[in-house]
Amino acid sequence: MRIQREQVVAAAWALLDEAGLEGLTMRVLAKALSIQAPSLYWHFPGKQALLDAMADTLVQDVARTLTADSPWEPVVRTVAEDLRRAFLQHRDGARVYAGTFVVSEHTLRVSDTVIGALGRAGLKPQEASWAAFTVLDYVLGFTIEEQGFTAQGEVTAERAGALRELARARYPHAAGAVEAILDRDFDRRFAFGLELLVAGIRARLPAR
Amino acid sequence: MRIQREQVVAAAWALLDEAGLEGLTMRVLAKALSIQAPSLYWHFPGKQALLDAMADTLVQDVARTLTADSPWEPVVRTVAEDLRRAFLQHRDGARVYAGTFVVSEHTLRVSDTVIGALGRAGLKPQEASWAAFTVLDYVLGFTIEEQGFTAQGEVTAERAGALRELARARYPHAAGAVEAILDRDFDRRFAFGLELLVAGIRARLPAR
DNA sequence: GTCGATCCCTAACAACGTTAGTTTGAGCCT
DNA sequence: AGGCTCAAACTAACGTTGTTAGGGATCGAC
Repeated sequence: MRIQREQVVAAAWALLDEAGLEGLTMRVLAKALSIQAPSLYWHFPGKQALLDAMADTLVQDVARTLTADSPWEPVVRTVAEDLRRAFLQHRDGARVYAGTFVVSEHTLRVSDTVIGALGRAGLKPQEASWAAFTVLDYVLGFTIEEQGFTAQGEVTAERAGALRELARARYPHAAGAVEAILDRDFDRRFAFGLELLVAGIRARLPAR
Repeated sequence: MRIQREQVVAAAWALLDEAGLEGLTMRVLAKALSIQAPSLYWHFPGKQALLDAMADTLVQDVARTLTADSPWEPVVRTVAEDLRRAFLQHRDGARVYAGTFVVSEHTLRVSDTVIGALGRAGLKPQEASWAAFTVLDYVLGFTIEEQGFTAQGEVTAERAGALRELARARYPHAAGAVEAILDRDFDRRFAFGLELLVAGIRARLPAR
């Protein structure tokens, strides 16, 4: 046993961090493992299977600290924050996850945690699962945009001026908000959107 | 003038619809235009620029029916539904959009519409723009998942059984919700999440 | 009728994912 | 100890990808 799946996945994440999704090629990954590229096909049937395995490890630590009697609000917040942290842990993490559509045990467990908490709070099963996926979809969309923006880096800097000018000339409301658009404080933006969702869920709960 | 940018973009969308994002290659696209692949590089500096241009056309019809005095709730709902419709209009549309991070005039106009409506409703500029982007991010995340699921097609059918079994054995809450997970009625799921966000925004509005 | 801009061509390169077929090497059985 | 097995790697190659270099063709304008 010289190299097994786990080591390949770990090396793939490391390579992704320094080379990005476009730089994650089978040959370079093989070289990082001191191996020839075709040898990777013993461990995985193809590159997509490798990406699936990577995506699966991403969410393996989400919602680990929660118990079955946690109130729904901390559950929703913790899962959302855990998930975002997981996506951000590696470069292009959200895109890797979005490109795979594996319904693995981990994703099932994460869903189960949120759905259970919302069910205990009084939501009907269907509503509970729909609400859970709404939160998950929001986190995915947000982090994709976040990583896309931070990846651009310098490009936005030179564009910012033109953007401000265009907004001021023709889109007055956005003009006042261009600063918010270009705002790099994603933590606060994420927290705000999450609170919006929590408030929306709360409004749907049965009166008590 | 034999072929110009607009025709290339249109042909690219048509090719995407029948071949998917992986099948959208410069050579095949060129052949569809009765052209050789390198000729495309006169119109676009590279493939990414073509994808950027495609993404831009996607949102060009969003929020066109709205006026500056529309109440905020119809504005939010219409923009969200328009945006989802735009993403779904072409195969892999959401992934194409997510892969590009152009802040074009169109995206600015869409943002402006929502931000303006929320501002008139009483939200502070920063909150209005944050809320607008929360809605946009939700739509993006939702449609990416939606198109990923519908693209899989047959695969999920054979997996559904194993998923149900695993859920029943170990994740009881999700078990009751597996049907909701596998539910193909994305329209209702989307509407539910959107209502969650609308309710969340409403809760943040100043009392009156 | 020429000139510049526009549009397209052929030829080729390096890199990609992947397949085919072969060889190595450790662990177990007898 | 010797041979078998099978996991894990190898070399060589195929077809395709995005892209570059450099050279023609077609067009309106003067």
